[in-house]
Amino acid sequence: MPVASPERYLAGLNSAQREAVLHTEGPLLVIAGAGSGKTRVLTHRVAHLITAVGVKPNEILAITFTNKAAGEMRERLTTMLGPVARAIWILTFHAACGRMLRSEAERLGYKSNFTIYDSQDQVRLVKQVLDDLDKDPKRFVPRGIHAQISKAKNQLVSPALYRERVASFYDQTVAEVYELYQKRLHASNAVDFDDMLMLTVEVLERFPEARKRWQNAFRYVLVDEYQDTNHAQYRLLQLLGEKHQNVCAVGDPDQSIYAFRGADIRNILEFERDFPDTRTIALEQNYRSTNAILEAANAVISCNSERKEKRLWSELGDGEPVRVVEVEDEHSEARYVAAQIAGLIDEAYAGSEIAVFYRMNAQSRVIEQVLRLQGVGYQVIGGPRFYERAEVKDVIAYLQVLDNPPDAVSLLRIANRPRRGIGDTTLARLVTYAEGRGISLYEALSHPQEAGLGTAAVKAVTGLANLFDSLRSAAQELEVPELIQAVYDRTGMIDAFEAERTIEARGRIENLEAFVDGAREYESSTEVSTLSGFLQEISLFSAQDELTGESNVTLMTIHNAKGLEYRAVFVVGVEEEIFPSSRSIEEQGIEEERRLFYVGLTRAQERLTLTHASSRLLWGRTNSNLPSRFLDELPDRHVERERLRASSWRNYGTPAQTRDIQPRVEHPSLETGDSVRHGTLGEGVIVRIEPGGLVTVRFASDGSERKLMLDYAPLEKIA
DNA sequence: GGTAGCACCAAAAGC
DNA sequence: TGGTGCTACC
Repeated sequence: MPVASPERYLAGLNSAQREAVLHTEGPLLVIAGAGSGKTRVLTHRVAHLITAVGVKPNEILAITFTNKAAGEMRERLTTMLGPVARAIWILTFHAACGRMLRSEAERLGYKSNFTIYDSQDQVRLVKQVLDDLDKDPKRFVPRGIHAQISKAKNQLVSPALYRERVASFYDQTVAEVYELYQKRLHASNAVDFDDMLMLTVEVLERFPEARKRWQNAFRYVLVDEYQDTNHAQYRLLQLLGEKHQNVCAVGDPDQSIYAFRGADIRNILEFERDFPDTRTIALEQNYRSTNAILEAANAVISCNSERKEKRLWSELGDGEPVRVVEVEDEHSEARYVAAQIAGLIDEAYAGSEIAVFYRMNAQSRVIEQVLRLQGVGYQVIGGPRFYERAEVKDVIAYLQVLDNPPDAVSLLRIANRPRRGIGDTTLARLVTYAEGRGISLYEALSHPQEAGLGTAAVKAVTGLANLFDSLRSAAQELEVPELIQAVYDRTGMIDAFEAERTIEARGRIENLEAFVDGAREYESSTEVSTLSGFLQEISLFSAQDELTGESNVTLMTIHNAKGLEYRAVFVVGVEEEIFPSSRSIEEQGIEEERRLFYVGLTRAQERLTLTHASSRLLWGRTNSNLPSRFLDELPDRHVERERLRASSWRNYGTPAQTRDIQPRVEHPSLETGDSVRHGTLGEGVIVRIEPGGLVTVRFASDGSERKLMLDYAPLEKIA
C-alpha cells in the first residue's frame, strides 16, 4: 500500500508550493498561474493533512467544478494514500450540495429522493408555466426567462425577494413565472441545478442545527478554480468555513472566463477581505511552456486592469518563436493548419499532442473538412452530450417517473413517446383535472373518465397507466440494467426506432444500448445498487471525459481547453469581431475575452501558432475582419509574423490534390539547404520543407524568405 | 394527432 | 451557412 511520507512528498515541491501545503491553519488563498502545479498543491495539501496533521479523511471537503477534475484528484490521492482516499469528500459543488441536501431535504418539504432537472427540463417547465399564465411566448421567450431565473438563483434571490425588486414590466412577469415555476418544482419533488446550491445555502442559513452539523463535519475545505465561483457558491463556502476558518481557495483571476454563467471574479480578488488573516501565496513558476510562449501570454494579460499582478516564468528555455500567420480566408486557414499539423507529425509529434482552438464551435467545420481530406485523425470536443440526447433523456424520464411519480416534467415528456395516441389536448385536460383535485398528474392517469377524456383517449391513457403499473412492479424485482431493458421492451421504444430503418435511428438504438452498459457499470461499481442511486449519479454526470482520444488531433473551443495542455497549439480566427467576439466588444467584455485568449496561449508547451484571415464567410456572409487587437499586444521578442501568399494556397487540400495513399510525400529531389532558381525571384536557398509540398526559400537578392508551393512555383534545383 | 416545410436566428458551458 | 421550433395542412 502506498503511504506518503512528508519527506517524500515535500521534496518534489518548490518553495511556494511547499508553503501552500504546510500552511494548514486559517484561510489560505493560492493564486496559481497557468501550469504552475496547482493540482499538485491541492493533492499534496490533502495528503499532508491526513498523514502529518492527523485529520480524518471524512473531515476534508475538496470541491471542484467538474466531475473530471474531481475524478483526477481522487485518482492522484489514491495513488498517494491508498484506499483511505475513498473517504475524503472530493466532489463537485453540485454533488456536494446534493449530498447535504438529500439528508436535509425534509426541512424544506422535499423528499430525499428528489429528481434533479437539467437545463432542458428547466426550459420545458418555464414553457409550461408561461403557457398556464397565458403569457405571449414571443414577448417572453422561455429561454430568456429561464436565464433570468437561473441568474436570480445564482445570486440567492428567492421568488419573494425577486418580486420585491421588480423594476420593469418584464421583471414583473419573470417574478410571476419564477414563483409558479418554483411551486411546480416543489410539487414534482424536483430541484433544478441552481436550486442545489440555493437550497443548500437556505438550509444552512435557516436551520442552525443543520449549519452546526456541516460546519463541524468539515474541518478543512478546499476549493479549486475559485475564480469561477458565483455568489451562491461563495456564500456556501462562507457558511461551511465559518467555524474552523480553514478555507483554502485555489485559483487564477487571469483565467476567469465564466462571467457569462454567473462567475464573479471579485470572489477571488476580494478573498482576503472576506476571510480576515488570509495567507496569500502566488505560484508563478510554470512547468509547462517555453519562455517565448509565457512572454507572449504575460504581455497580453498585463493589458488588463482588473487583476492581481503576476508574472509567469519557466526554466524551459526560450523555445520556438510564437507564430502569427495571416491567411486569405477560412479555407486557406484550415489548409495551412492541416499542413502544419502534418509537418509536426513528421517531426514525431503524436496527434494527441496537438490541438486546434477556436472561439466558437461553428468554426470547427472547415477545419474538420480539410483534416478529413488530408487523412489526419481528429476528434472534436463539444457538441451534444450523451445524457442530453433525446432518446437517452426519454429512458431517463421513464426511470425518473418510476422512482419519483410526482415528477410531472418527466411524465409529460414521455407520456406520448413512443406515440400512443396521447396528444397535447389529452394531456392538457389531465393537467387541469389534476390541479383541480390537488393530485399529481401521475395519479390523474388512473381517472381518465373523470378528467373528461373521449373514448380513444381514455383507452390510451389507461394503457399508459397499466404500463407504469407493470414497470413499477418490475422495478421492485429487477436490477437497474434489467429494468431499463424492461422499459425498452414494454414501451416498444427500440421497436419504434427499428421501424424507422434510418441510419439516425440506428444510432439512437446504439445509444440506448450504451445506456444499459452504463447502468451495468454503475451496478458493478457500487455496493448497494438502487434506481435512486443510479439516477442521482447520472443526473450530475456529463461527458467531459470524452477527452481520452488516442492518437487524434483535438479540436475544441478555448473554453473547453481550460486546464489542458498540448505540445503544439493552433488558435484560429484571431480576428476582431470573432476573437474578441462582436458581443464582447459591444458589451465591454474585453477583459474577460483577453483572459480567454490568455487561457488559449498558456495551453501550449512548445509550439504556438495564431492565425487570422483577411476575409471569412460566417453565417452566409463574407466579412473582412481586422487582425485581433490581442495580436497587437504581443511583444516583438520571440514572435514571428508572416503572411501567406494567396496564390500558393488556392488549390491546396482540394480533392484533386489530395494524396490519399501517401499524404505526406516530400518532393523527392529537394532538401533543406539546396540551392534553387525561381523564374522571377532569382536564386535562393531552401530553408524549410514542409509536408503538403510547401517550401520556404531565402532569396539571395534581398535575403527575404518566401513560402512557396512546390507544385506551382517555377523552381528548379541548381548545383 | 402527426408531419412537412418554412421562417428565423446566430458565443462560450459546468452541474 | 445550418439547425431548430412553430404553423399550416393532411
